Amino acid sequence: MKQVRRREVIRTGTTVEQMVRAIADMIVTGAILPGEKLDEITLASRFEVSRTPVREALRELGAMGLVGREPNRSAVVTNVTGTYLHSMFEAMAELEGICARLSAERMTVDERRALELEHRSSMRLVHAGAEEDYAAHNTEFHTRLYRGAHNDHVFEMVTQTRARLAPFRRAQFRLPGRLAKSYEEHDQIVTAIIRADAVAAGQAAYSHVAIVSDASAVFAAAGE
Amino acid sequence: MKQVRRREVIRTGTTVEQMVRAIADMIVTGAILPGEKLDEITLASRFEVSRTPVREALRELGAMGLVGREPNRSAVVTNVTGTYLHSMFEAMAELEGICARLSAERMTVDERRALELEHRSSMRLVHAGAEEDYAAHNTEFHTRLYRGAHNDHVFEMVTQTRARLAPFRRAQFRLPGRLAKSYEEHDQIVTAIIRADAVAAGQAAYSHVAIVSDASAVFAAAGE
DNA sequence: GGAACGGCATCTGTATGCAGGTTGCGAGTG
DNA sequence: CACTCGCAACCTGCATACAGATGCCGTTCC
Repeated sequence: MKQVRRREVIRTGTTVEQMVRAIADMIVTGAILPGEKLDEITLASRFEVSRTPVREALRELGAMGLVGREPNRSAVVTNVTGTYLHSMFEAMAELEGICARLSAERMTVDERRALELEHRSSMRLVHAGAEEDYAAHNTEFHTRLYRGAHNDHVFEMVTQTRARLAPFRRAQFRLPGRLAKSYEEHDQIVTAIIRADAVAAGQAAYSHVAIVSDASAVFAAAGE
Repeated sequence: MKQVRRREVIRTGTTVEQMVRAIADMIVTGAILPGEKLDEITLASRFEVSRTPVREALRELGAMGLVGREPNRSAVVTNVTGTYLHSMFEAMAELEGICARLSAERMTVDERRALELEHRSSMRLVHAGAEEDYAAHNTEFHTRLYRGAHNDHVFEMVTQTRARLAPFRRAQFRLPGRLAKSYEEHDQIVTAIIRADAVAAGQAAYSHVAIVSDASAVFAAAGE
């Protein structure tokens, strides 16, 4: 019974959580198109599990808003393109602004120092043009902002939103000159936070993400 | 097999959606206390269904953040007290501020008119001291704000946060003079939005919710 | 007497079978 | 030729059975 066709089988392990992430990725990356039906049996055979865990995964995806569900109908991929995607980028900018503003007010001395260190250490990555490494630094940098706000619920929202946007931001640092520009914008945020200038920090963070969103929107619309 | 004890049986009908709502209600009304375990078999017998739909309901509740789930452990009601509760109120104020600000910029003429009408029509409820009706109006008023922002993701976040805070705000309008004060604050928000004054609208909405949060925090700490 | 190990009870995770509903195709009729 | 009605295949929703994991408790050894 393990000798089913090995062609389309997706070997991610068999937990429901992994299936949720795998299907979510397929949706946001466009591997499954909006409006497409997600047949339970087909998914079950693809993941080499029975229908029961597939059903639970689909229900969770429904709660996340990635698929639509109606009684006695197949789950269908919701349309995450266009306006909703745009709304997520805009929301992301707002959330980043909040985090930066609150960080400017609330970060401990140690947190400010750590943020500055993290930031300064990334300069050599810019010069080296190390896109992959800079992306990792970038994640770390923003996570510090989210934590610095000292608000668990905001942290949850911003983390979740960021995760859902991840696939759309993936190739962003490939754009020429983006690394240096990103560093420059980070610098403004850090400076404002060190000065405890909440308004400036919020505005700088908002602009930073808003700019990224434009670039990514273009990228997303262009192809993928 | 239908002759199980008829004592604690909850006769809500058997769809998963109804179970989700029923369990969610029990959690937010305090019928089930935070930290309490939700045993699948017990729930199944209570609702007179098998474990399968119960599992799906629990997974959905987990996605909503109402229950915590770990592998091979019972689902437990999340504890939403203390610092996390405070962070949710603060986040709520921020989100309301965003919605009001964006509403001031983006609401159509019809939306502004409808908001104003809704608001003005509530004055008689204030005079009558009709707490229940005013609460319904209040929900409608805020929902209009959320929609007026014209940002689906923000709408989702604010709606979800509001839902999770609902039980802690329930008795809020019982406080003496709160109705009139609420109306007054709504008035400031509406006026700013009509004038398309984004900054003023945002600040008014933020303050409105922040004040409510204080009152409710006292209430939540006092008893329930 | 206390701590650690092992067995047992219990609960979760998954598979599968069955019933009800929905859809789409085809035959029959106007 | 088109429209309608009916049937059949398929798919979802739920129940039940089974396997694996966890935690508790008693026993045993130090």
